[in-house]
Amino acid sequence: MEYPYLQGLNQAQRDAVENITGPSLVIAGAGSGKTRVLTYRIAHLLRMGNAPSSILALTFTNKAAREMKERIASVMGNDIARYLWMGTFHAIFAKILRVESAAIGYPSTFTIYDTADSKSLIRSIIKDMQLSDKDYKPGTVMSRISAAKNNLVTASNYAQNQQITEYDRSIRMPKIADIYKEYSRRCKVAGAMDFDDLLLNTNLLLHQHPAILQKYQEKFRFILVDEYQDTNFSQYLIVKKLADRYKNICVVGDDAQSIYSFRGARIENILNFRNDYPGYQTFKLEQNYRSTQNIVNAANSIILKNKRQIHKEVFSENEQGTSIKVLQAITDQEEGQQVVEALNVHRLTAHDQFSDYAILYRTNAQSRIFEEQLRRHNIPYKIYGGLSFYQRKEIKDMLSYLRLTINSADNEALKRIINYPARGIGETTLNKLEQTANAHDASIWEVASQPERFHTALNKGTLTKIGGFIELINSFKAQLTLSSAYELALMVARQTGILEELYREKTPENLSKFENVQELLNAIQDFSLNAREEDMPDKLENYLEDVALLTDQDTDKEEDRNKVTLMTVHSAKGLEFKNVFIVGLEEKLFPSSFGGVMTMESIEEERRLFYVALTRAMKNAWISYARQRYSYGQLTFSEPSRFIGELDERYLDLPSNQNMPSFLHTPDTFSRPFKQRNNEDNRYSPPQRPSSGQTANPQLNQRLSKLQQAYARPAFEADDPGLITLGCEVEHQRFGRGKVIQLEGDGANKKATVVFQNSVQKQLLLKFARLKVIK
DNA sequence: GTTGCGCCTCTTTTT
DNA sequence: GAGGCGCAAC
Repeated sequence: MEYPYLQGLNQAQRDAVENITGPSLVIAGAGSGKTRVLTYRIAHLLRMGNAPSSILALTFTNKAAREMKERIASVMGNDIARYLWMGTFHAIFAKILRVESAAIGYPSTFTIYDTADSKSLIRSIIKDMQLSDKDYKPGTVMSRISAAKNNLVTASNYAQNQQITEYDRSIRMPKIADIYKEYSRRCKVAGAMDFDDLLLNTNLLLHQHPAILQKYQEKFRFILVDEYQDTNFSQYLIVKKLADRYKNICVVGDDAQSIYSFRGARIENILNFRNDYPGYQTFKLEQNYRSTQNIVNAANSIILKNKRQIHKEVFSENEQGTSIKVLQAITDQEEGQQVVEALNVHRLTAHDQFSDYAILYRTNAQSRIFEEQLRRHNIPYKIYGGLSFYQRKEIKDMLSYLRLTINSADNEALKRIINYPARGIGETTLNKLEQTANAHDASIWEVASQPERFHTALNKGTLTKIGGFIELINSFKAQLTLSSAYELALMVARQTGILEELYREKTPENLSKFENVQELLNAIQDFSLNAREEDMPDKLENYLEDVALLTDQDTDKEEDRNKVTLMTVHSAKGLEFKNVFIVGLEEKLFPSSFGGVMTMESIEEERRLFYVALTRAMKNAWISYARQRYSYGQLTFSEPSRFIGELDERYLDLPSNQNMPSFLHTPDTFSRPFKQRNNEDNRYSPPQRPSSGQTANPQLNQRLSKLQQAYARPAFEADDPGLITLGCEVEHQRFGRGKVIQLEGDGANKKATVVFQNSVQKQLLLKFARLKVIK
């Protein structure tokens, strides 16, 4: 039978979509339609009568999961797509762990510690063990523990493992084993898991409880894994266990794009697939539909230098295209100028949109210079990476209140907020509480809420202050089942005084924090409204379930359209742009020499990274480098990257003065006075004095009034459920216009299925649906 | 207990 | 160059 979605696929893609049973290895070259294949394969599975809940599809980013889900929803309808188990490894297994938490001794409301929480916990353990954080750098300790977890080495195994402990001795950190043990203990007491625990504990769960393993083996008859080359050992083993019963496993990946070994990814997983799953089928997607022949050929010419890879011939039948333009600059500043000027000139002649351009760099620190230049040319840009929304202090503070309300054992959350906003509970008090807690294997909350039971030596005044804090949190807890996530979050923002604190002193910093808190509240409101519409639980507990796993890239905002994109090569993976600038092609920067020595493995990974960068481009690519660069705020000299030399010259457009005269190698400190760097723009606004009303700063006033408008924004007035009839056209606040194609249930449970113009299909609970009848 | 200043360390990438 | 941390003063 011929299905419409199979048309327009080439033979290899089609084979990969249609052969749904048994182990399949899909080697998908860059731009070869990988996502299409995955999407249609899932659609095909559904068409063959498989239940959506029997399909497990694992991705690396939330964004990839969401996009795929949306595409499946538009082929199969949302009421089917919503039951797919599709998400990141972390999100999916967090969900399963919440259901099965009792088996491994965790509450179902366990907290997920993000990197900052983990680091701060490790820091305090190092301190408590009376070790110096000069010898034991929290970051290093954390990555040792993380690496151990990703290789399924538990805290107790760690100390037993000679190879590991010997290595720790050699880097003069023999106590890491003890830190790891204490870290695990405290996480457990706090009812918290870090990112790696989500995978480690899933492994332990499946290993120690055969009945549970069997349950999920039976449930997930079809397993698909995207970006398989980036799985670490822990993820690999989960997949292997789950697939063991039916062996309907399809992994998709490209060994040439494996770029995450620093967080434990094992390229072997894809290279060894054939040994793990005998009788497997291979599908090679080799036609690149994204890029010009020139770009594909250039990319091929460089990846050829890598020894370890699966043979494939990526080709393009698109136009020949233009050569890759190489820009060379003397200074990093000049590199920024050249790139932005080239971008500007190209855009004016090609009439492309700003959003058709991306500037990709190796490290986030490189973004600054390009930002400056883009601002100077009035070119709109958006920048990814850096401090994410969820890592900002004000957001973490708000979330900590919410976390503590759900899981009061969450010590890291408590420590953040017990004295924010200031309520006179200082470090000394907190230390006493924490020490008592650790001595009794209790959480800080337990000690703080029953100080007499733990014989804390605190004076009366302090106890009153602590009591006030406990009461505040308890008042939130009392609302947990009564209020929605949004109502409760709003209550927290107001009653803790966070909003007031930020609003009182109208400095630009505070205003921006205020706006961020507001944005968080809006996001929680969105969550609550959507949940109610779709007849899902809208409580705080549900909101917090996966908020720790969200990143910035999960929010794409209206105002971010038509802007030049600035991001690291890593975060550009999976994206494509008409025109791409790859900057900072210098030895020690790209390839990066982090950690000193460049091993063959690390160079190959950097080369793959460069390959990823180049294959993001559809039409045009530029690469640039500078001979001098400020790093650490110090002038350093650099050689052009070996990767430029490795590219086949036929595909390059090299600058005419290829060999720079040697006099340019001397530092020219006069041409760029140091101070100039700071004074280049006058964005700085002086801090405002506290005042009750408007401030003297027009920019601030503008933002303030915008905020006030947002506050005054009337709620979308939804029509009475009775007015919504079969076939009528409706408008939804978020999804736009659509048509009611089905009605079911009655009274308070009446639901409408609506197909929206953007082909999203939703089933909405009319009682809460934000729908207006158009006709 | 709070605030502010100055010194210090870093800079790879992400769930 | 920038943020985090510790120390010293209020």
